[in-house]
Amino acid sequence: MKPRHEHRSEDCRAVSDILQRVGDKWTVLVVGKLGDGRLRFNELRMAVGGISQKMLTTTLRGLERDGFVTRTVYPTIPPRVDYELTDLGYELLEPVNRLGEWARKNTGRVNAARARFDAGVAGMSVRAGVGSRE
Amino acid sequence: MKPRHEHRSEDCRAVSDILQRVGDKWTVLVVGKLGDGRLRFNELRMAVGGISQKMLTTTLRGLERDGFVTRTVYPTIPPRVDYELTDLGYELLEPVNRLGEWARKNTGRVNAARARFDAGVAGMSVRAGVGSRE
DNA sequence: AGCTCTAGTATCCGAGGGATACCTGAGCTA
DNA sequence: TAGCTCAGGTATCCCTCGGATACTAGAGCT
Repeated sequence: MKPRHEHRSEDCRAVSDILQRVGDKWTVLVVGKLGDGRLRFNELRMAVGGISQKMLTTTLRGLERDGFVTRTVYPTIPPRVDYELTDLGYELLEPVNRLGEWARKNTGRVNAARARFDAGVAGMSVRAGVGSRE
Repeated sequence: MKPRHEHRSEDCRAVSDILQRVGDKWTVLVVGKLGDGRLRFNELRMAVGGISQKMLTTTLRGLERDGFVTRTVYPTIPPRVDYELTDLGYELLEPVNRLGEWARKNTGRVNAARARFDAGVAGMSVRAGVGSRE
């Protein structure tokens, strides 16, 4: 049962670091949308849906900083800015999509577990009597 | 402009949902540690390092709720509580570890991109002249 | 003159993350 | 017998960060 792979702390930190970048509320959505091709700021905003300008800007700046997207400014009036995934961005998209597949397959199980837990199973796995937590 | 893979919004939401669960500051670290086998509360606390009791409790409750870990209480004095990944937890571990491998391989590239960005390359990718933002 | 269009920045507010202090209850210690 | 320790929490406070709203620039159109 036990997947034998190294678990040095630094690795976990790296993973955690990346996942904090990737795992916030909007990044995945944004990267996902950009996975279909370059988009302008407001196109992206519409595509993602429900994201505020500020958060989209913040998210995109972060992704740009980390080398996941390129930002191309056309200094026209009104301005036009295109965002597109870099190679690094596309490479990231792959493991992320894998996690995505997992998520799609297992949301049911997770939701079931949640329902079970919320129904009051919490703390039932006590070893020797004293079944209640209060 | 057509998606190479399906990108229905609901899917992205599901992915985002899971990633918000998995992608917060501590969850990956905790799941990663538990991937090596069951641990007691404070063992886990030490193993992860830098996490407060409250956050570890919160994180573990969330994971328990979603069916990723089991919580086993031995009502001794002082109390003893073991945490262990469920099957679902181990299954989650796999795509997460894949992302982890990606992270390990590419932190260098990400850091390089960050350094480049922080050195002031931001906004350099303007298309037609007007190279500075200022 | 003033409205529009785009991609932002500036500002404010409430929620949530994190540190700290406190609790239980048996056993060891002084 | 007073009090410290252990383990796993909960209760509390504070401060950061996410998110909504309002404002900006600058050319063109009416």
